[in-house]
Amino acid sequence: MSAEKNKQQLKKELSYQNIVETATKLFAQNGYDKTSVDDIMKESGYSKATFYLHFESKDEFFLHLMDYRLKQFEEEFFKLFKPENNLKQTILNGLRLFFELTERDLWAPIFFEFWSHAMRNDMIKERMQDHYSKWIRLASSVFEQARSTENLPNTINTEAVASLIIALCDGFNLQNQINANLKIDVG
Amino acid sequence: MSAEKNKQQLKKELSYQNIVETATKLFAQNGYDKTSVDDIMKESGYSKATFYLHFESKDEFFLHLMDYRLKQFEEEFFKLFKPENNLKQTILNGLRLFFELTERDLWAPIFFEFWSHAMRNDMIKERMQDHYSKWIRLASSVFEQARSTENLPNTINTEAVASLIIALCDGFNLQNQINANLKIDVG
Amino acid sequence: MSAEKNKQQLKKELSYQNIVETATKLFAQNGYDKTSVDDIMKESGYSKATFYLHFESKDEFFLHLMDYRLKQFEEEFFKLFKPENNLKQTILNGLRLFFELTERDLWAPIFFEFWSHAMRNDMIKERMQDHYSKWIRLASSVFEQARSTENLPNTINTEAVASLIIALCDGFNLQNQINANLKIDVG
Amino acid sequence: MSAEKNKQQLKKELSYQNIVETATKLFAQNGYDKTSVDDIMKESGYSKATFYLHFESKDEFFLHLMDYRLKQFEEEFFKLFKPENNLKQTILNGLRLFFELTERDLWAPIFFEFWSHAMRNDMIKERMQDHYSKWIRLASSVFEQARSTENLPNTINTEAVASLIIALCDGFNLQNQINANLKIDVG
DNA sequence: TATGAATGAGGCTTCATTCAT
DNA sequence: GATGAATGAAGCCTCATTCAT
Repeated sequence: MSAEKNKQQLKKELSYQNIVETATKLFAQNGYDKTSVDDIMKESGYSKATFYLHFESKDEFFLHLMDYRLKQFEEEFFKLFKPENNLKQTILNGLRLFFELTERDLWAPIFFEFWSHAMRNDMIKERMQDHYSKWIRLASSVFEQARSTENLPNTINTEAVASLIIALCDGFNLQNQINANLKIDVG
Repeated sequence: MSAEKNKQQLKKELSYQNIVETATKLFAQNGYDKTSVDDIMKESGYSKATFYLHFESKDEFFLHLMDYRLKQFEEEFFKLFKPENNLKQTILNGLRLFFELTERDLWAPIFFEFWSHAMRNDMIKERMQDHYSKWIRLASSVFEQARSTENLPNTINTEAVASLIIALCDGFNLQNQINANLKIDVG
Repeated sequence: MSAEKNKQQLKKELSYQNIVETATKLFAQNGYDKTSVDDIMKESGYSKATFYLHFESKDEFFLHLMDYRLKQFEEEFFKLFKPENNLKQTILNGLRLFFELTERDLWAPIFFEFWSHAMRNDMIKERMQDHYSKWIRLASSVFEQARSTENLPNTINTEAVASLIIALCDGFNLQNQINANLKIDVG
Repeated sequence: MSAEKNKQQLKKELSYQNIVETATKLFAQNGYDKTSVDDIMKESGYSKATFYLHFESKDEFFLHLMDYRLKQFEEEFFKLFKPENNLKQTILNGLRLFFELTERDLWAPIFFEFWSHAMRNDMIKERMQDHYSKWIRLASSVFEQARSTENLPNTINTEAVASLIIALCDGFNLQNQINANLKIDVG
């Protein structure tokens, strides 16, 4: 009985995973609007109706996907990120890790797809604000901790600096999209 | 006869202008895919068919619009940009001007709309590459000129620095879209 | 074993009852076409597939439901209907009872739903013809019996009169659906 | 120029008429829910999109159709209805005319389709209330005028009587739908 | 030049029904 | 007996585009 249930459950989870992965890929490649539910389901090998077994609508799905991907990215980062005693080293670690993760799969295009929607949809905007708050808080805390071990001037607004570093990363990724030759040499 | 022709031409240019302005606004507000030709033409006050008098297709129109806007932005910038003897001052001037122009109208969202398409369409990607080349060349040249007057180390890759400064600006604008409180204090 | 079977049978009858009651309510509220099998089963608390354990299809189910409801209505009526020696009193009794039953539950809307389908489906039309035949026969027989006790002219077509009285009731119920203030003062 | 405009206008009116006529027929035959926009447009010989040139949605169209048909019915009735000095004659005239119009086209089924929706949609309910108010007012006024010429008891509630006569007509039409042999011999 | 009418193709969503468990 | 997963078919609606005037 429990095994049976497990089997059905597994089957559903499988289709779920499949849909999410496929959609991520297609959204990254063609954008949200140019990717139809039909496209997603044909590529996943399930019927269109199966999509609506899992999600209420295409829009609701996008929100879901965002949460899923953003959280996944954060988790992977936090799992691997190792702060060091040396501030510079910590920053370099962080940047290196960030760009590594970014290059995996099609993270950058899907991420800018999130951005694009955040500008026009308040619910999505909130999600992005939360996401950025987390990064800024992290970077900020690194600087704060470094205040005691390194000679950081007290006047430095750590949040502003964190924000700018993140801006730099995003802007770099943006340019990277149209100029793949661009290479950053972290360290 | 020539006067007549002139009149017609003027009229056509007027409707052209009108369409482009309206479309820019709507694309900025709702994005390319969520803005229909119908929307644009209803808002401009012309009939839908008039659109196809001016442009071959919606896609071709987007290319037009991009060229038009990008060129306009560049022209406004170059018209007002005043390099100074002092490098720092020149940079600050440039940044201040850039952010001023950026805040006008709905430049940032329409600009990221261009980005979004550049990632997926080679023709548009080329336009964006050209655009960025120009900015990088400009910034780069500023640094080169400064080499003689300021003590810039010869090892500095001026193109890389230019690229990073631009990345910073774009990244900042990106964050600004979801966090309007963000304020940069140039200078 | 027999007890077990009985238990199962009872269970099945229970779910059957439940489905029919729920469906009646939903059909009355929203109409047949606007009520999905899903709606019915969610509201009854059973799974969608259970529906097909009991019925072959939604259409076949509607037939079931009609028979069930029509018979139930007739039974309730005939159980309570008491013909009297006095014709007028008998008629008033009948009308009063009819309107009482009609006001219960959501009889009127579900009944007109039957009508709606009877106009377009021959099988359902037959059911309705049978139903009406019964009523007309009943009313007719009342008049016939009254011929001896009251001074009914022999020329009266009792079936036609019966038919018209029933028409009056239906028409009244119809108006009642959109004008709840309408009140008949039987007697 | 005016002629040209007229031609276009005529063309549009033609397609409009065509759609409305076809839809009336199909709604009468198969009911609103079982008639798709596709069905209507295939039968009218226009493309599906043309439907949305004229109407905002299928629902809005139904409202429109109702208004159109109800008004048409009323107009035809009032055009032909001739009140007489003799009350009985006037009533017979009215009934005869009513049943004549009712038998034309597929008035009865489409009319009960309106009813069916009126029970579940407030906007449609209002339309039907208005419609009935008109008939009751008409019949009522006939009785009022008859008070002076005929010996109508002052205690008669003319509105109630009007309402019941109309109920009778509707109920008769209802039965007529499933029993075409039913014939009323007015007069 | 300008436009209103018309459309084919496609997008999102729902639903009655089947089937493996 | 009961159910969750899955689906083919169909429904409503939108949109970029064409064409006759």
